[in-house]
Amino acid sequence: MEWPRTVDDAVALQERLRTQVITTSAPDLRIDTVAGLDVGYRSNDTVAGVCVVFDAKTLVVLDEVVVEDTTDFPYIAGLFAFREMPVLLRALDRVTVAPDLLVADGQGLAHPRRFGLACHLGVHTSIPSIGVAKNAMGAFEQPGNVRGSMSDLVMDGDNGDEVVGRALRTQDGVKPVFVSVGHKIDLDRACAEVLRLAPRYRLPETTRRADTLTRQAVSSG
DNA sequence: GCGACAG
DNA sequence: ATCTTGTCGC
Repeated sequence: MEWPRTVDDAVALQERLRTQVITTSAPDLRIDTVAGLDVGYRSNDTVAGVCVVFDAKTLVVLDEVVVEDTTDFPYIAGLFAFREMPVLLRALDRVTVAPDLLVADGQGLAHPRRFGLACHLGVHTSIPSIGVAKNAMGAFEQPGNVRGSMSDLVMDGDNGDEVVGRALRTQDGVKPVFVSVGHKIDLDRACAEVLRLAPRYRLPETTRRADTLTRQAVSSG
């Protein structure tokens, strides 16, 4: 289908694609490489998209791509993907190492229509994906204070409360991050991967590196 | 009408 | 997202 340009079309596309999300991991799912994706803004419509691929085990950077672009879709909570997807896909296309998992800077299923940026990326590429957000979209109780503690992230759904993700403490005493499934992976595995990607800081290395490259791109020529 | 609201 | 230095604390 065509890339939507209106709010109504964007919402309709999410409603249609949400049925394709897979929330389980393939029995043979192996994650050796992980990509971090992020977008930075130079102005309201000039953006830089980044895709960084890490070795999942050693956290060594295997490849990095930065692309600049323009965007016409405004920022609207819930329609975030329509603003950032185009650049991110361009960056992802140019990476030379195939990622086994995509880590998006935002929500996956923890979304009003259960189809956030991470779901868009996963369904579009068929690559397992997860969303790691700095802020929650949903309610949660404070997880335990030690690294690895987690609690359910819930949102109001058709049949009452739905567990849409998890508040995960990646370091002792820091604010939790909000993990939700994007596509082709289960929530437990998603959280385990985030912990593996965040051995030292609150945010996963994928997010940190992508963010650094992103603002480096928008601030310098 | 008022507050919420990923980046 | 972005505006942005030093500073308090482990």
